[in-house]
Order: sequence, then structure tokens, then C-alpha cells
Amino acid sequence: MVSEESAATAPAATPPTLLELSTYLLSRTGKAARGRLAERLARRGLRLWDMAVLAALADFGPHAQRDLVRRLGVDPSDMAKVTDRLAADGYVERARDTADRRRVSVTVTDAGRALLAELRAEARAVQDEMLAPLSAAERRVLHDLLGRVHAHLPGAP
Amino acid sequence: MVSEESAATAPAATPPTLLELSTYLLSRTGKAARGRLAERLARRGLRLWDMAVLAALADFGPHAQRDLVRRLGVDPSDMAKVTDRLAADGYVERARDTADRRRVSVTVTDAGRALLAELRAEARAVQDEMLAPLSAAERRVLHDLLGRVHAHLPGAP
DNA sequence: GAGAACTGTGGGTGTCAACCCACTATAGGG
DNA sequence: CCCTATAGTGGGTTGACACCCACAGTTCTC
Repeated sequence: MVSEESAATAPAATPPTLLELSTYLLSRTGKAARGRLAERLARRGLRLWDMAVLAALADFGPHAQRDLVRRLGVDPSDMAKVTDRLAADGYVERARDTADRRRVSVTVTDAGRALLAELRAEARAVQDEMLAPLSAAERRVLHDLLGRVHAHLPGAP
Repeated sequence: MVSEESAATAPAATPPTLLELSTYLLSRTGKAARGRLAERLARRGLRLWDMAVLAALADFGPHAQRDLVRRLGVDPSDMAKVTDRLAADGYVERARDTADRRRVSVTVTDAGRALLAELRAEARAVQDEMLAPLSAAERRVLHDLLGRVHAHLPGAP
């Protein structure tokens, strides 16, 4: 008898055992969100970290590379590669800090800000796509709850 | 003088530009959830798919491997590896389907059910850890909202 | 100044997920 | 029967991600 009518009537339902776990839902929807955004960024030859770096620079002004590392929690070596690519494409400028010449000060260019604006629009598009089943009020509630969960995670003191 | 007070007063705040994106929060919290659960499973030598397979078998009874593939949306080749490991550890049993001998019917063993119960407990522990800042009522709301978002994703018709 | 400490870089490693292809065994249609 | 399709398997590839070490240049401390 095998999987009989279960496959016919309910074609590929997710196991309730998993659905009842918020951990699972969080992980699954999060992965979808990440994947979709990453895919849109990839079309422009960008990665998620690129957007994060641009956002940090736009929000808080120029950073020494070392500060970007601490703020975003990336490996210094990886950050070097990110800023390298962003600089090559003209989205940021790097300059030796005249006071402490070990440091490299990173600044967003106008092109970088313009790019960031587009990326935010992409992110909102993903959001609209994914949160389609929720009303505006529900989306605000979800955002608020997620924000509090996020604030509680290690890495955002 | 260094990066002065920015590093001192606000040590590594996440850029608001990112925080205002639900996409970002979803992706970040989801990654944390996934990572923590995966880490607990790894201590037992298991991966996330192992748990998903056990859950599917426990919830819906024996599956032909091909049905597991469709239900969970994994590559057939990868599913073979998962059931192989689970069978080696005695959590599932595989048997050729006598009606259609191409098929391999997979069944959970008692050991598998016992393991799944432990894994669910682990998942709830992660949940309690991550959702600590939320009240019980808020957790229910979050779960409900995420459930609706999840149901709307492609892959769960 | 001499040695310790720090910044950025380059290069490399290990893991993981997600595919993809080729192959065997079996089934079903004409 | 032959031919096509399907189920499972084995093996290998790819890309992202996170880490780690070694090194050059610079600064700081004593």
C-alpha cells in the first residue's frame, strides 16, 4: 500500500512535526529571504556583504576597515576582499589614514549611495513577495517581533 | 584618537538601513536559528535533512524514497545518502518494494522515533533561547505569522 | 631605538548545500 | 520482445562562507 492516497490528496505536504517548530519556520523563511535577495544581488555581481558594507558606510559615515570588521562581524581578510571589489567598481573609495597610516579609511561614493538605494528597493521587492499573505499591520507586527529577536542575538549588544 | 566615541559609545551597532528591512531580519534570525539547530544536531553526527526525513516518516508513515524526495524537495542523489546514513545508524529501515522492485520503501524504526523526540526537544530549546525576549503570546503570534509566510512559499502547495 | 602590538592583505583550507551526469535495475507500452 | 521511462545510486563539481596563518607596513611603549 505504500504512500497511497497521501501522495494523491496531499501532494508533498510538509511534516507537521516540523511546522510546529518556530525554529523550523524561522530557518526556512529566513533561508528563502536570504536566497531571493542574494539572487537579485548576484544579477548585479554583488553579494550580501557588499550591501551590508555600503549600508554601514552610508549610515555611519567613513570607517576604518577595522571598524567595518567589528561592526559587521566579518573576518578582516574577507573584508579586505569586499572593499577591494567595491572600490574596483567605484562604489567606495579607500585612502590611507594620514594620522595612522596603518589604517585604510573607506568612504561611500555617490555611485555607492545610488547603488544602495537600488538594493534597498530590491530588498523591499523581496519583502513584498514573501510577505504577500500578510496585511500591512501584520507585517509591522512581524517586523517588530523579529527586530526584538534580532536585538537579543549575540553580535548586536 | 582612533575611531573615537563611535566605537566607545555605540560599539558596533547594525546599520539602520538594514534593520528596517524585514528581509534582513528574516534572513539574519533565520540563519541564527538554522545555525544553532544544526550545531546541536552536529553534536550527534546528524544534519538538518536527517531530522526532516525522520519527521516525514513519523508523520506520514513509510515512503518510497522517491516520495521523500518530492515531499522534502531534495535531490534524489542526496536523499540516497541521507537514508543510507540513517539506515546505517539504525534509525530507518529500507526494503525493496515487492510490488515495484525499483522502489525502496523507507520506514522509521523505534530508535528513529526516539531520536526524533530528542531532536524536537533540541529544537524547542533553541526556540526558547532565541525567542527569550518575547512573551508566550508574542511567540504564538510570531509562529502564526511565520507559518502563513511559509505556507505561501513555493514548495509547500 | 628595540621589541611588542596592531592594520590590512594575500593565500590557502574545510565545510556545507545544491546540483548534475552516468549507470544499473526494473517496469510498462506497443 | 524492443524501447522508453522511472527509481535509486555513486561520483564528481560548483559556489558560498567562514576561518586561519603568514607577512608587510606602521605605531606604540618602555
